[in-house]
Amino acid sequence: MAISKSEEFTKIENKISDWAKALSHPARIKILKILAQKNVCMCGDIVDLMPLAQATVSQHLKELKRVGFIKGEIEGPKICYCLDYSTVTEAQKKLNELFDGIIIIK
Amino acid sequence: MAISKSEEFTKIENKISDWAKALSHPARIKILKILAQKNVCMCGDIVDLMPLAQATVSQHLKELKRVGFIKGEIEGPKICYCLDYSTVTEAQKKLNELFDGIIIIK
DNA sequence: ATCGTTCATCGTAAATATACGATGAATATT
DNA sequence: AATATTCATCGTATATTTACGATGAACGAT
Repeated sequence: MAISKSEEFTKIENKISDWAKALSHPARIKILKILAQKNVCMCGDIVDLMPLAQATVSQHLKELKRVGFIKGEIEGPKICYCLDYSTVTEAQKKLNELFDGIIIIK
Repeated sequence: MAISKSEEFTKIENKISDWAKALSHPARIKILKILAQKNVCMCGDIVDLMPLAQATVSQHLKELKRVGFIKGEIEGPKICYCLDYSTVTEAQKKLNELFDGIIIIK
């Protein structure tokens, strides 16, 4: 947000911070858990489980899609959202590498 | 940011998203790496390694301190910043629990 | 006491995030 | 073709983030 000097940082620093940004709202954490644990994938079903309006949930889904945590498959007038495990796994791995680099050394 | 309905979500959802928010800027990722890997702790030294003005770095340090990732110990006119390993470790653990819950199930 | 160093905070400008109602686009059904 | 359903996007209001220069507070040294 706002005049960010992202060119001044490394690719991995930008990538990790971008993933973290996608996780930086409790609604998006909750959406990821819903998609993983409930047998649910449609936007409307997610809205029913969330304390937010449909438009707001849609915005959060867009942000999760932007970083690749979820994919949306069109099924007629519906869209079935599902987790993209490869991206989620990659994010976990890189975040752990960051944490390990921070914690182990010294 | 902005009219966030944080009461509507669980404590852990808010906590994880708060940690993620602290990691959601490449400058803060870089600061954490600097504190871990370089023999550096003073704000001025960090500023010298960053492509940002002193005031901006100070703001990022404040955000990292807010969530407990770093502590600041006063040494005369200087302040020695250091990582708070217990908080960083806790964040890593909870983030991994989130990821594992998302990835393993299903 | 004065001066220099170090860092936080103030003030400000511009961009982004959050939230919602309203509307629009796409498709399935009748 | 008309209708209903589903979801995205528009428009809008407000809050937060990011960035910087300027200033202030705190301390050590002279």
